[in-house]
Amino acid sequence: MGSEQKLPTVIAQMWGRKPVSRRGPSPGLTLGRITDVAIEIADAEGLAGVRMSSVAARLGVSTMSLYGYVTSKDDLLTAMVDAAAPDPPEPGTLTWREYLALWARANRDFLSGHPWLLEVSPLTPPTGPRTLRWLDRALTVLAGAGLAAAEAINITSTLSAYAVSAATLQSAMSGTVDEAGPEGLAGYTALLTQLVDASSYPGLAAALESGAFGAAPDWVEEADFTFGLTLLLDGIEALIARRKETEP
Amino acid sequence: MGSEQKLPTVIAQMWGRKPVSRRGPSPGLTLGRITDVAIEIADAEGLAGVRMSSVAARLGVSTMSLYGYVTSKDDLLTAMVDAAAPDPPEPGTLTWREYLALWARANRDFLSGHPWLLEVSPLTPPTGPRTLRWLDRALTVLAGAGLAAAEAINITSTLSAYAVSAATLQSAMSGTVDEAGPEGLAGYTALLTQLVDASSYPGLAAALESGAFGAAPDWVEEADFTFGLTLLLDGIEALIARRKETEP
DNA sequence: AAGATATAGTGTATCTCGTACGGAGTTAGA
DNA sequence: TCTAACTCCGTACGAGATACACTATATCTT
Repeated sequence: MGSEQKLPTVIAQMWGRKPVSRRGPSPGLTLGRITDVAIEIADAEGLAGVRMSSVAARLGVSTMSLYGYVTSKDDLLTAMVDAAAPDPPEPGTLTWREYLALWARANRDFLSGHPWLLEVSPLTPPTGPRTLRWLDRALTVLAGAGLAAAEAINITSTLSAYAVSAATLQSAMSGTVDEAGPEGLAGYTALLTQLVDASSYPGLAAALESGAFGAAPDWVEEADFTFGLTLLLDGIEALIARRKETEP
Repeated sequence: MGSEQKLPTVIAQMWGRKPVSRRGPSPGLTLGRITDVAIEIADAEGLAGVRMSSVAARLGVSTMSLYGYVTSKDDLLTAMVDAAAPDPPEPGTLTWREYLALWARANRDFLSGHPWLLEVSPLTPPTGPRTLRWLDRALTVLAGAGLAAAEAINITSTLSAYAVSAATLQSAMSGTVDEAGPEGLAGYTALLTQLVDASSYPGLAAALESGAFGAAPDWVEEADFTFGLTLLLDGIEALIARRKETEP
């Protein structure tokens, strides 16, 4: 078949497809070690802390030696995203609905645990072994529920978008009080209160007045997440019912 | 009530709240002119083309004079995002469902029209007059349908995430054949075919085999969008029905 | 063994950008 | 007229990514 395309370098590396050569000194590092360290830095200092130099320093090598493992910093980021993804939950004996709920929640949770992921194009199609496993699990479960592959793909990406949206909100609203103040939910509410007048923004003004933007402790956020998720799953359930009807 | 917080500079500027002073020469530029030019550049060359120097050059001023209007490049980006948003569709006599469908589609369309928006934290809460108008319209319509403000907010952010997700997919999949090839849907499919084996990724392998990733002309993408949107709207409809039931 | 050759790691040099700083010209109010 | 507030600009600095050339090393070939 010979349809072997040359894989982009990072991708080959993420999948452990290095053209293992025997000549010369053996590599002192692994892409895995590099991404691990980079992830540690990103978790601790944010994405801005991840510099080729800082990563190299923590590994005890020179900056330039990293370029033996990645072709650019972008490559490193791509590899980090995949490496940061945990294993997806196991379907076990769960129903499709239970599993997808679990999947979406776990998805959001690991995004929340690594907020910098949200800054690295969080919605682009997955290409690494770990992120693809997430996709695979969801597709498998949905196929088992009787949906066509195209439908399953669509649903998965919608759920994933929902998880990203929730994680982003969460991260934006829990804003650490860094600089000039108006970060976080309280600051946001104050901001809107100042800017929004009822004649131009009737809907917003009403929402502000009703306190819907009010302080949201963790459990409320959790309730919000469940609320939207239920909406989505209801829609999916309706679709599955329709499909079952058509061809039982 | 004197609770006047000092607004962050960009935000004040976006809302036209400059402490108009009379001394000195009058400004030769406007934040609006600056963002317009910056948006032109971003549309033409991508976000990377937007440099303080390139923007200034196109305006015929020195790089540093921009700092009289924005306090940093980040500020400029924030202002660009708001300026790039068109007016949201008018509710007119549409039902809530028709309107939200229109809203989501229009949302996705303007993101697709300015792909660089997807690189600038597309899911953070809106702070500009234009993006807030989008939020306002959706809230108004949902309130009219009988939902509580908190519910409406949640729904809006989910719909918005869906639009972002669709735009991102579209932009990733229509990948201009730039560099080393494997961009776009065809490339992505080829990539997966090479990487995915049926034992580790059964769901993906099946989807690939069924051709669900196959070439998707525009109309198919449109159908996909409608498909997922229907899912969401169905969920919302069920919720509204429940609410109506409870307190008619 | 003795090359020959491919590879890993490093130091230095660039290049691109954002932005701090200080100065010069400008206009309205005192 | 003097001065304060302000706009705009030129220059300088510094951060950070990466190209390049070089050295050291380990394996393969003869």
